[in-house]
Amino acid sequence: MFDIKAIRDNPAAFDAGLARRGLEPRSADLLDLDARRRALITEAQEAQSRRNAASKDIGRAKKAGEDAQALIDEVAGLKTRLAELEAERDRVETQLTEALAWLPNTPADDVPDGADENDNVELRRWGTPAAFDFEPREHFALGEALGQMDFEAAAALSGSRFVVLKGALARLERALGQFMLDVQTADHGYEEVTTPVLVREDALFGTGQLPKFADDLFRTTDDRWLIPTAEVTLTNLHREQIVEEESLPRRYAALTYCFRSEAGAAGRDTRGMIRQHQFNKVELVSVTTPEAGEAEQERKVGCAEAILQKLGLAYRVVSLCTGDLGATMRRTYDIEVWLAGQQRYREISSVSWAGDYQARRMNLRCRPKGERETRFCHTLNGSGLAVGRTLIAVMEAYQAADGSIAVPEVLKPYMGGLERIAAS
RNA sequence: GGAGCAGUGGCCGAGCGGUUUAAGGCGCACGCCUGGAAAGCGUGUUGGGCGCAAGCCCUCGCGGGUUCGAAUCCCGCCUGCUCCGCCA
Repeated sequence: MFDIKAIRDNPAAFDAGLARRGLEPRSADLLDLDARRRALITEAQEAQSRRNAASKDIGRAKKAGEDAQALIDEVAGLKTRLAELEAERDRVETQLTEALAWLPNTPADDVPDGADENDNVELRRWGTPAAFDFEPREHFALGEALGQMDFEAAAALSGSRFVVLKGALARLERALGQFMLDVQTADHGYEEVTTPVLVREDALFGTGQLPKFADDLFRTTDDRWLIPTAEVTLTNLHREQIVEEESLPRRYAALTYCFRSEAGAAGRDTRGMIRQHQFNKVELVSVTTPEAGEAEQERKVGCAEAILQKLGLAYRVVSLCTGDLGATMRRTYDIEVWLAGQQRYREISSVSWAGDYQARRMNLRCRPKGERETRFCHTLNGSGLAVGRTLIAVMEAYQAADGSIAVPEVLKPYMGGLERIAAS
């Protein structure tokens, strides 16, 4: 959400930001609405002021036993006028806030220009993709051969884009979630949180999934929504609050189910569990002062990378170009893990800096100790990591020629000491 | 699901149609007092918006309504609590 005052101060910069998203300039229209809105407010306030004074005089006159009819008539006239002014103001204000609510965030200056994911810029690589003296298989082939990954059973229960895991593979998924949460809380200072996964519309508006991306979400019959990521619940923890800047940054981690309709992804990644309607993810959210926002993104991407390093999985970090950047974000770093079965890097984490865009939408402010002025916080989020995709990466990287899968060293304590997952 | 009660400032709590520009208390900040502190005294203490400014407007859970005038009366919603029923 944009601040109309900021647009007023620098309309050219605002339009330039839209242009980087491939959008037409909007400042002229918005500022016109803004000017009309303010004129209506000023006039209405003058009428209110007069009405308040007259009403007090009426009270005094009646108490003194005098005739107040002339004043009562005046207030009646003001009331009619006020109703008109307020109706018109509401109309203009609604138009303005609706327009602002749909606009995407301004990309940071260093975000590369580009049309789509092919224009993303690689920042660094870590690790070397494992070499195999046999043809590495994809995770679904491995999982089905092990008898521990069942897409048919899931389809019978729920349809496509679901999976049933069993035995050691189910435990491996659980192990990954526990491991990630332990690292983020113990090593990186995130506070563990469990949240609802069903939320009201307001929460989704706050983080920016609504109104624009309703099609990507599941909605319940009682008008709640399933979260597509715990970014929604963790970031909204402080909605409508003023937090002391001393208490910032606040860092939260949650392991939750995430639900996505994948409406626009028909035909993509249809095999296996790369793209599911339901998956587990450890989400990392930070709330910071405006000054600390950008540096927090660098820190957070490191927190996500740490998981892959401990698991010994090769990855690269890319900066999303303007065409691939999510609407609510100023800058996003994707971490792409090497998938041995696909022989390519695939997204496993997305770490973003939203600036004050989400904070404005949810009215989340902070205040320096002892000062009166408030300002909007910065919010950040990142996966640390997507559990399902990490399971895939582990399976494919740690597979043996016989189809068994070695358990990575750091996960053994979580697997009851199991060394290797073999057919059950 | 049924029945009832309640939401007031950072917190507690009064007010239930007109000097309420929300009493009183606690907490907090500053000042006086003191060798220093406590106590005491005094002052301040929600958050927004409009305006070049002076200043004004809104804000008693949220949104409507009644009235010349609403924290106060009416309706809807949200939240919390109590009892009953059901349930992991």
